[in-house]
Amino acid sequence: MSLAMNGKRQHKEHLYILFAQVASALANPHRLELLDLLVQSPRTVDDLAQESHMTVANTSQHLQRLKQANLVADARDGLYVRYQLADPAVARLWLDLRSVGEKQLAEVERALDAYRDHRHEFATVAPEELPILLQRDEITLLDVRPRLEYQSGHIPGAVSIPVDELEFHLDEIPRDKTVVAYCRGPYCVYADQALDLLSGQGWKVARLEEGVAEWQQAGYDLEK
Amino acid sequence: MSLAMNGKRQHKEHLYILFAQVASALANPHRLELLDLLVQSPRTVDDLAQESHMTVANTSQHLQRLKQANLVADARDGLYVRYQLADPAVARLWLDLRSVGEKQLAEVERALDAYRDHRHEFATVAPEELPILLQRDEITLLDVRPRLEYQSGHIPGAVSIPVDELEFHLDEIPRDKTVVAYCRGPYCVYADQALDLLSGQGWKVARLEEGVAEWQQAGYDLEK
DNA sequence: CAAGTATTCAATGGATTACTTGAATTATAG
DNA sequence: CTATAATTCAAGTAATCCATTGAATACTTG
Repeated sequence: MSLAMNGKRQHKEHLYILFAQVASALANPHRLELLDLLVQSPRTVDDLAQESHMTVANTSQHLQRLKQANLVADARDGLYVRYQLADPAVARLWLDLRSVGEKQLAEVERALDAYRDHRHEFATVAPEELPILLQRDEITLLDVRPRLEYQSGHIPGAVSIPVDELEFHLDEIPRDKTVVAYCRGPYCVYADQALDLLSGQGWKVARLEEGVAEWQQAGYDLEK
Repeated sequence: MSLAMNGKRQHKEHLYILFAQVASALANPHRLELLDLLVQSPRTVDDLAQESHMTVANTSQHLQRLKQANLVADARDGLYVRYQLADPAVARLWLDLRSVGEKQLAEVERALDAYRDHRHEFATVAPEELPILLQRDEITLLDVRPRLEYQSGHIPGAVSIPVDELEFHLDEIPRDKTVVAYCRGPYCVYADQALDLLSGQGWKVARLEEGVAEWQQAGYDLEK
């Protein structure tokens, strides 16, 4: 009996070790940034290296580490290797980690406030209000992420104008409706930049609370 | 503009660093075991040390580490200090980590199979079947965890008989109904031990899939 | 207040692991 | 065969982490 229990105990310990390895793959800021990008859409190593300001070699090695923990998967696409989340559960895990961190670290709260200063200038719209507003045709819903991310999945009814092209496409935006902008998530500044520009030009503007990943996680569908 | 962006970028990096710290608090098998125990019920340092087979000093230090990441909280209770999860979101995080690990590491699957050998001897009951079976009075639902954990929250309708007292309380169990046993979760062996004993004595038995934490996470209530 | 118990602290030693970079290598498309 | 993308390798530095120990602190009970 005690032998059997020891056997069980060893298996149990083995499992904890494996789960700890997954956690330790998450325990690096660069890798979390990579994951955060991959939640938005699959990307090549080169893309990821640029967006995260790392060398390609370094990016590649961090990706290997994530792959080893089965958090991401890779697929060759011509000259490029395209990385993506290995499973939707990974997105959930990342959102949970973030929400635990946000909720509980007072330190984060302060950092977040500093980071969000800008945001509080704008009114916000809750996800559950969106369908109603769209149906009544009272707003223009604007996805200001890079077009690649829009294509890989966006909120139904949204129009894609990446933030850096926005100033050249102002004439496409109805002047009589409020513009509701969104981007990746709570730490994404694209929407704030866009709303800055638009409100300076006289539009009524608001920001969608949260972003695409949270929208999806809340059980709403994305459009492709 | 580029200055502003740098500022933003720094804040963003700071956040990733903080989240990585939470992850690294999770990146140790002993701490995960402690968390797993705390998901069941609050416990004293001494309890935790015994159950995880560590020295008290070592246990205490791991708990400090978890506390620093705001994953657990402590409260003095007479002579003892009682630790508990800092927030229900922590339970969710742990379950997600586990499910990502299980789903994705082939290695875990194998370890799990070895660990579960025993279990496959018994029929299982899915959580959603439970209410019906209980209402029809077709089963006896048995919580075989230590009484402390039962008291801190159990599935409605369950009877508490800790596994090590079971042999002395056989006469309390109706012989004409199937016994459905459950314990902490998928890695807990108490239920298997109990069913071993009972089926040897002629009872019809089955095991509840999963355990208390998963039950609660699935949105069902616990009784106190 | 004194004794006893529970918990934490501080310091050690040692091992281990982690991260980054630049150069060499592999893989693919044209 | 050449150019580009990605991975691997080697190397070095840094950093972290962990278990143990013995002592100190905090608390409760009598």
